[in-house]
Order: sequence, then structure tokens, then C-alpha cells
Amino acid sequence: MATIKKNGRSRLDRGTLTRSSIIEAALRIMDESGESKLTFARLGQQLGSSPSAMYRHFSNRDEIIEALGDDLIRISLDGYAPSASWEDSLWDLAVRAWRTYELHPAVASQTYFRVTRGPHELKAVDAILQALSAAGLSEDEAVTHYHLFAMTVLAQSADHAAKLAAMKAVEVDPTGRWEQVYVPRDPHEAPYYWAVRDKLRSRDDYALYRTQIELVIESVRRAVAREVGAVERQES
Amino acid sequence: MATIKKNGRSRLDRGTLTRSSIIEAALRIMDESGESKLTFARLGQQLGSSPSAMYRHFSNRDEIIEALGDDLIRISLDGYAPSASWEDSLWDLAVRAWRTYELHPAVASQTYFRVTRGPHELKAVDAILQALSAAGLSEDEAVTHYHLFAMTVLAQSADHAAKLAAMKAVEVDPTGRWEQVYVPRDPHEAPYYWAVRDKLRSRDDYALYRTQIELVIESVRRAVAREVGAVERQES
DNA sequence: TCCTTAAGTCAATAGCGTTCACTACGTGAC
DNA sequence: GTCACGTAGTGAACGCTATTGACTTAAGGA
Repeated sequence: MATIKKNGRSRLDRGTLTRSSIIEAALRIMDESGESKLTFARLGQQLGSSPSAMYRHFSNRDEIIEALGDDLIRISLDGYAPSASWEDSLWDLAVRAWRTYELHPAVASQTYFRVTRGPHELKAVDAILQALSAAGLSEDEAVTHYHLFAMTVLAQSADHAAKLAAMKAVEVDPTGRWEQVYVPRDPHEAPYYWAVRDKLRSRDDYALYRTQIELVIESVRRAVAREVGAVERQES
Repeated sequence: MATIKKNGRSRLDRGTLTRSSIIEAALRIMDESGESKLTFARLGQQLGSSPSAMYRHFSNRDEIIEALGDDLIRISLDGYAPSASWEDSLWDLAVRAWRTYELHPAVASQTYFRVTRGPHELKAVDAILQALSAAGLSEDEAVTHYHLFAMTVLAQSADHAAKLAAMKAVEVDPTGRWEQVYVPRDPHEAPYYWAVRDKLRSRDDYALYRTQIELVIESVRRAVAREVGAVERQES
């Protein structure tokens, strides 16, 4: 891999570094150490190259993060195929996003709100629209519910990912701050809180996520019923 | 304010800097220039002090951001009082969060996922629980729907804020990247997308937000009805 | 075979958060 | 009144960061 040059210094062969090998290393670094640890120096270490070699493949750090965002969509959709039932398709897409974001929380929290304009983003949009079309929605309702579904999936999965990333970041710095959560000083200050303070602690983000997806799908069902009803009224 | 010392150099009077004056300056900087521009040097400029003077009031940069988070909740709840209708109360809280996050997108996108453990966070939790209690929910259902409501409000408002913050950051750097959004190469590559590509562009995040809040409130109504029904069945 | 292109390297720069020893002001004890 | 102490504000470091430009040299076409 590395060639020894005349002057005694080693240097990577031409073509050793590629966009995808850099993204792969960047993903590994982010997963293991968090967003702030993704530096050019670390990338250089991981790849056995000079830090500034990255600039031959990406014009700046932000472009690397953007590429990571599209890669996350690629990972998420890997092997996806529409189900017979449109509801199953939406569930599949929703769960895939959650799982992927959970596996790569640092990347997820840094990229979810970006429009990557990469090839995989388009596939994801198309997959959602296909499911909504299969449900029987008109184009207008499909667009509305596409936004509703995508917004719910991305925002909630990213919210969960951001918390995971923040917790991981604190874990390394062992101050134990995340245990003191929700400890008020005086009962009368927040009586409603006080009454349920023990129950508040246990929180299953994934169960809440599923509830929200169910609400969105229920909304799709109602929209389909409305449109079917409208057509029937028109025909009678 | 600044005293001239014997040696000819000026120095701020003792007590000029406070946590709240620093937070105020930090909020202004973030609003005007975005998250990455909040530096100790800039804070020093704004306040006419040495950059390192901040360390007498905050132990590091992260603690400043955390304090900004609690301040955002304070701003959001300023003047809030429960309405006669629990639905109005929830709507009020939801709209307040959205508006505040929209006014301070850089701060919002950096703080929404944190637990500030500040005094105002507790008030917000209590206000939501109060509304759900007024709706007639049991403690268990109130806790569940508290999480559902809070997760929806925070994640969606923050998602919107993150986009605003990202757009602002790009605005300064005028590459015009945000106009190329959603432009595919080949119709057959993403046929469902292609069919509605024009309709996809116009997107009203706030309208979608209101739809989601409506879905959550509808879910509360159904839970209330379920519980009323359960009690009546038990009595008969 | 030579010559152009571009991938990888290295050194330099400016800006960042953070630390530390230092200075001098305001306060409480006497 | 005055004296000592605690502490707010200072300024000079430190090590790390992204980014740039000049360089070397491998690869590939003419």
C-alpha cells in the first residue's frame, strides 16, 4: 500500500484514497468517538495518509458531513422493497430510519436536516410516495402526507439520535450529570409534575415513535376514506 | 463602567459581568451570526471585557449553551397562563415553542435535546401536565401523552429551527445551494417523485406542525373518551 | 520517451477553547 | 479607619483545529 520513496519517507500509492474509503473511515470515527472527534488529523491517522490529502476528494469538512448524510440514507434503504400492503411499506421505512439513526447517532444528528441532493435521498422520497400512491391518495394528498410522514420520521428519529449522541459525549466525561434529571426543589412549585415525578422517568422513545407513526398512518387512512367518499357522492 | 488604571490600561469594574448579561450577549450573537460565531473572543468584544473573563461565570462554552437553552424556555413561557379549555392551553404552549424556536433558530437547534435542569424547564413540564390533567386523563395516560406532546413539539420545532439556522449559515456564504433542491436526473429513476415534483417544492412547515399537534390532541381526546367509557362500564 | 495531470505531502497560518499567574477592587473583621 | 482576604477581570501562554499553497512524484496519454 505505502511505497517507500528515495528520500526514505513513505507515501501512499496513488488512488489509495477515494471518496468512499474516506466516508467509511469518517463513519467509523463518528460512531466510536462522536462528531467533534471527526478531524482531518484523525482521518489521516485512520487512513495512513496526510490530513490534507482529504482536500483532494472533499473541498472542506462540511462536504464530508454532507456525504455522510447521503451514506446514511443509503444504509437505511439497503435491501428495501415495497410490501404488498402500503401500511407495511411505511412501517418498514419508518423502522429502517429509526434503526439506522440509532446505530449512527452522531452522524444522524448532524445530517438529518440537510438536503443532501445525493442519489439515495431521491430514492427515499420516491419510496414514500410509492407507498402513499398504493394507499390510493390523490397527488395533492400524497404530497401533503409525504411531508407529514417524512417530517415525523426524520424529526423523531433525529431527536432520539441527538439524545444518544449527547449521552455518549457525556459518558466519556464522567460527571454523572444525566442522573440528576428532573429533580425539583419544592413540591408546590410544580404540583402536577410532583404528582407524577416517578412515572415521568421511565420513557420509551421507540414506543412513542410508533405511536406517532400510527397517528400519521391513521391520518392517511382517513384521507383515503374521504377521497373514496367524495368520489362515491359524485357518482350517485 | 470601565475604570482607567494607574498603568494606563482600562479594566471593567467589578460586577459588570453577570451570568445574565453574558447570556444576553450570547443570545444576540447567536441570533445574528449563528452558532459557530459564538466565541469567547466575540463575547469579550460585545461586553468590552477580556475573553477569558467569561470563565469566572461559566466553566466552559458548553455551560453557556446550556444556560441559553433554559433561557429559551423562559422566553417561550413568558406571560403564559392556562386557558379555560385544556385544548387551548396545549395549542398555546405548542405555538409558543414554535414561535420562540423560529426567532432563535441557532440556539434552538443547539439546545432542544438537552435537559437543562433549569428552573424554567420544570415550569414547562408542569404546564403541559396541568393541561392534560384538566382534560381528565389519568396519571398514567397523562404521562404518556405528556411525552407524546413534548416530543412532537420539541422535535418538530427544532427541525424547523435547524433548517432555518442552516439556511442562514449558507446565506452568508452565497453559493446558492438551496435552490437546486430536488432536481433528479432521469424520470424513470424515481417515477413517483417525478409525477409530483412541482407540488413537492412548496412546503409549509407550520401547517404540517399544526396538523401534527392536532393529531396529538385528537389522541388525547380518544384517551379521555376511553377512560370515561371504562368508568361507565364499571359503574353499570 | 516525454510531458501533463493530479494525488499525496509538508509547512505555515489564523482562530479556537482553555489554563494560569497576575492585579487590584470591594468587603468584612477588627 | 485600615488591613487582609476573596475574587472578578486580565493577558500571555498552550495545544488543537480547518484550511491553504508550494512541493514532489506516480500514472497515463501522445
